[in-house]
Formats: sequence, C-alpha cells, structure tokens
Amino acid sequence: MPPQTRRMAFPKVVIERETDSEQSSSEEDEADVEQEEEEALESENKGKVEEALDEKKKGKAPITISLKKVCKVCKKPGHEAGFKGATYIDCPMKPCFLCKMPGHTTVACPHRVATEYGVVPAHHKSTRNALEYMFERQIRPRVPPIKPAYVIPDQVSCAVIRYHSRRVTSLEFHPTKNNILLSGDKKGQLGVWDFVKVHEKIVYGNVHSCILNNMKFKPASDDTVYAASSDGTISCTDLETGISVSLMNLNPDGWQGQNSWRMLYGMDINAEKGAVLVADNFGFLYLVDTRSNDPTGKPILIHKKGSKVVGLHCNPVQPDLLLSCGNDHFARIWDIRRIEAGSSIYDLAHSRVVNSAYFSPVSGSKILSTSQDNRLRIWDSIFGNMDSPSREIVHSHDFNRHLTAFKAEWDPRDSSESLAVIGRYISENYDGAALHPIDFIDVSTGQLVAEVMDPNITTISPVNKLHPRDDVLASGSSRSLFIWKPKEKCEPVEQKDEGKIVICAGAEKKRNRKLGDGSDDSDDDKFRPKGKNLKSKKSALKSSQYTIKVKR
DNA sequence: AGTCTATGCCGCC
DNA sequence: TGGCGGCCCTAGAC
Repeated sequence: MPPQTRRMAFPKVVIERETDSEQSSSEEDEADVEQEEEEALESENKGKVEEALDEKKKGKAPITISLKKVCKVCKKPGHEAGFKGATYIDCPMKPCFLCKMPGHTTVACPHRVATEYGVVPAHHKSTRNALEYMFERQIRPRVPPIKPAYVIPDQVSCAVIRYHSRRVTSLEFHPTKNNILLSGDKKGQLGVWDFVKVHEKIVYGNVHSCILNNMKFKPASDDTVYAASSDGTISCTDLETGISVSLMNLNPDGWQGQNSWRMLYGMDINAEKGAVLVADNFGFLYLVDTRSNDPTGKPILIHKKGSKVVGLHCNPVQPDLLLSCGNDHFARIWDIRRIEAGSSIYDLAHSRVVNSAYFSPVSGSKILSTSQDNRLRIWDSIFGNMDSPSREIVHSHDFNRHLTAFKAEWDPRDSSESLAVIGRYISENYDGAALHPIDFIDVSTGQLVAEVMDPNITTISPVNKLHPRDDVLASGSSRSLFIWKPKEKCEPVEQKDEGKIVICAGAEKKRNRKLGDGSDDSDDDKFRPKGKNLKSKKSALKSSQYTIKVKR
C-alpha cells in the first residue's frame, strides 16, 4: 500500500501506514484500531497541522506522520523486537545477542539450544616450556583423577538482606567464621553479615568514598580485610572495631579532573612476600608491603597504557605467578620475581574486555576467564596450549553499563576443578516470569549443570561467590544479598535426560515480568524476598514450598 | 504509570 | 587520536 494522504482539507499532512500486511499478528479488528489511532493522532497533531499549514503558506516542507510499526532496536518497519510477555524477541536485523554471530536470533541460537554446542574442544599440543614443565612436576600429581558429584546450593536460605544503598560489587566469605559474609558496594560501603543469625549485620560507611572493587582477607589475620576502591586507596579494615587505615592513596591531591584520577580495581595478596598487589585504571601494577605499608618499587605497566586492569590473582600453588586481566582484551601471566613492563610469560587474547581471570583453586594449572564477548574461556596449561583457550563456552553475560561486571568463579571445593558459577544476563521465561538464573557450568564439558533461580528474585545477579567450606552460595543482585543452600529438606531432585535442573523456590505462582519492589525506600533490614505478594519473611517462607522443576 | 539517570565501552568520524 | 553518540532484557528514585 502506498503512503496515503488523509483529509484533503489538510493537504500536506502525510500519513505513512504499515505496509507489510503479513505482520498483522492480532486477531483484533484492525480497522477499528486504526480509526481510533487516526482520531487520536488527529487531535494530538492538530496544533502541528495548523503549524504545517502556516508553514505551507511560507512555502515550507510538509509534515510526515508515520503509523508504521517500527522495530525498537533497528528502527526499521516490518518486524518488532522486545518483550512479548516474559520472552524477549530478538531483532532479526542484528547478530545473535548471545553468540554474536549473524544469521540467527537468540531463540534459535545453537548455543542456547545446547550449551555444549559452543564448546571448542581442547587442543592436544605437546609443546614444552619451563612453565609447563613446572606444572607437570609439581602440580599434576595433585590433580585428582575422579570428578566428585557436585553439590549445588539451590534454595534461598535466609531470603534477602538489603543493607546496601547502591548495587553490590564484591563479596567475600570470612576465612574462618563460616557464617560471615562481607559485601562491598558501589558507594564504598563494607557490610559484614552473619547470615545464620540473619539480623546481625554491620555496615561500615567510611571505608571508601566510591566503588569497592575488590577485597581480600589478610593472611593469618581473621579480622583484617584489605579493599581496593575507585577512590584510589587501599583500605585495611579491622572488622571488630571498624577502624580503617589507608595503605595507599593514589589521589593525594584530590580531584584534579578525570584524566588524572586513579582508581584501583584488581587486587590480591601474596602471603609469601607479605605484599598487597593492586592495579589501577591506567594499566599499572603496585606492590605494597603489608608490614611497612610502603609501596615496593615503582608502578609497573602491565596492561596497555591508559587501560583499566580489572583483575589480579596470585597462583594458589606458585604465588609468584600472577594473573592479570583488563580492558585491553588480554589476560596476562607474570612472574612477580622478574616483573617489568612487557615481561609477561603469556598473553591470553580475548576479543573484548576481560571481566575476570582466575587460576583454578587447587592446582592452579587452569585459568577461567570471563570476557564481554559472551564467552567463558578455559586455558589449560597441562593439556592445552596457552596460545589459545582449551575451551570456549558461549554464555550470556554481556552488559556494559548499569550492572556490576559478571565474573565466572571456580567452586573452591571442587577438587576436579571443573565447576564454575556465573550469573546470567539474558532471562529465562519461567512460568511467565522473566528470571535471570545463576548458572553452574561444568567447564570441562561446557555443560550447564544447573540454573538456579527464584521467582522472588527478578533482578540480575552478577556477583556470586561459593563458600570455601560449606554448601553455600552467596549472590549479590542489585542492592540485595542472597544466601542459597542445598534443598535437603525438600523433595528429592528429579533428574531427567539432560541432567539440566531448574531450581526454583515457590514457583507455583505465575507472575508478570515486573514484580515491583513492594518495599519502602529506607535502608533498614529487608529480611524478605522481593515481590508485592510477599510482605514479610515469615509469610514468604511459609508460602514457599521450594519445589524443584526439571527443564526439558 | 511514566520519566529520568547513573554511567562504560565501542565504534564512528 | 580524541570526542561524541549509542546501546539488547537495568534498577530504583521521583
């Protein structure tokens, strides 16, 4: 149908109509709808129309009003993208949102249909070098041959605590007190929560003035924690007293503009050397002696100059091996005994920003990296070649703003070093609710072992930490914290052909995508799941039968 | 219910 | 090489 002109009395108002009749998806009487639209438009645009007439008198161009349905994503007519209920319809003009390849949409993406499809098999190259020789001799014997059964925390244990006023950026379990979880937020506050006593929590508000990016306990000192922040300082906080001292301040002269303001992101501790290692947003690494609180040597450029170094990790077996990752699309391995700009042992290339990279927790022989290109990568120094990843697993965690960066983390208790946990960005339509699961992935096969979700948790959970000693998962989602435990008191877990379990608490109710918050805005304790239908912790726990459903 | 926004990276010019 | 606009499912405050 060609564009029509309406109402000859207003000759220069051009209405463009939907031309693609195939797209008429609705059973409604379209003529009526269009009639209404026309009337509405007419009255709405009367002013404009008069203007148009005036302008016409002055000899100006006519106004064109489009009634075409236009895709919100690509702005082109003929199709629509966006949520239909709880299912997101991709724009066919864009590459797949999940794997980034053209030719299909997310719904049809082979990686979504079966995650193992996206796994690149391991290389079996036999190149030898000093690092591999060391791993073979010292570490290989420690790698257990048998993979134990996974214990997946699957049930929200003590619901929600919401004491942070901004989104959660960092979580850490206490090294000896099993019930204590530390949390840091975008505002720089440090929370200490006893998640068994639930109501016992402390929030230290003066530790940092902006984003608390990383924290680590001081070795052999249970109640002292270091934290690195975008305010450019390293803090050392006594958890009992809340007294915090600054180990280093990279912005002693205060704000001199964003070109000079230094922010600290990656941090780890080398216990042997008694050093805190931190890295900034300009590509530099700093070593600080924990006894003297003085920097050791000069800052060292370890990533592209001017780029953010977001992660540092010392090898659990060989603490002199340092792993760094950052915005220059690389993760790099260093020997801190001989570290200088350009002296990296390996440069692990990624196609986009690397959110995190961690050595495996037991042998330290594998590396798990999370990149903004929607892929998890496994780099295996024993069976693989560090020139390329031994596994690439397509997984939705690409989001560039508003959320804390997703980081895949190893299960610290999995001696086979194959289980990883990471939150998922893309939602799953679960009984009409769009939920964002927390994924447990067997990185040795690429299989999704479990997707953990709860209808009360409608927000994305980018921050996840598995307990080093218990079957507990802590999640940070927006401003809230969640503690998950295994479903011991519930029905036995059904397991069907794929072995892919959807774990869900109180999922009987159908809900809309937007559940709403249902809470006031105070920063008081909110020991309850979110959601309008659940007003209190008591009623929430009562109403939840914590059934398990198996996804086919 | 609608509007606004804090903000990070990427690609374009 | 730098500045600027644009984003695919944000979350929460007004």
